Amino acid sequence: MELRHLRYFIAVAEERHFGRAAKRLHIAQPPLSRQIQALEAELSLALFDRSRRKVELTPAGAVLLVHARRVFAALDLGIREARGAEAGETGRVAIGYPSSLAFSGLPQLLLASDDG
Amino acid sequence: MELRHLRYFIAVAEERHFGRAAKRLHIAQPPLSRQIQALEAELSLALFDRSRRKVELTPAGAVLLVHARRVFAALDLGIREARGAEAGETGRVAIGYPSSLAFSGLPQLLLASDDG
DNA sequence: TAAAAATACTCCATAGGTATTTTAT
DNA sequence: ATAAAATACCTATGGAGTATTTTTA
Repeated sequence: MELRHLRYFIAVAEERHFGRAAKRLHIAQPPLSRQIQALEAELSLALFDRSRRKVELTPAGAVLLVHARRVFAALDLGIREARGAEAGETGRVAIGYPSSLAFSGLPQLLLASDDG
Repeated sequence: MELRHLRYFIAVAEERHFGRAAKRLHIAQPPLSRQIQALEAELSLALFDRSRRKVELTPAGAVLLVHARRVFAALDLGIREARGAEAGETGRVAIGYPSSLAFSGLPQLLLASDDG
């Protein structure tokens, strides 16, 4: 499996139509059909029900859709955090409280980052 | 980006050696080097430091590694849950307590599933 | 009969292989 | 001098396009 399969799967799941999904993906309809077939074959799972002239998610497809989106969310977050690390972020978490409460006798905390 | 890039990235990150990682992936070393280069180019991020005759993760690479593993974890979970959905699981959660406590006067709960 | 997905086939982009060079110790 | 990654070049797998057929409402 490749991300391509998941991208295509999400498009078909959201459009509920191979033609429209293909257009959105800027590819033709036949290769999209084939990639979805390949995905279903690899998983040995039917993801769409095309029997009634309309494309519907199977229960398994509906569950996979949720997780496919999480895969891309995890990837996006990873890339953003990697860029942050490149830029010098060190993974520290700053924990504090409003200085307006400092009168209570608690020591004041400074919220700090590498940028100053 | 494709899952192939992340699979290869994880292998190199864990082996800290292109040759060993290639062997583990059952491909030759040059295509592995090229795929990692392509990944770094696409992200505009250096993921490995090869300057000192040993392969080391950059800070960005170390962060990405954590998330790359999460991507595959999310995918594995998604496939397992999709298979479960295919098999008839409905996503319900059964909440209960031991029947040995029923004497307390609480109503007894039945733990139920579609299978009976 | 019409709309949409599936199939047949063709083409080509690129993943992967082999041979070699470069680099750093 | 050696070990390992990078580069050059070639091969071939499979992703994508066009044309057509099948299906079902």
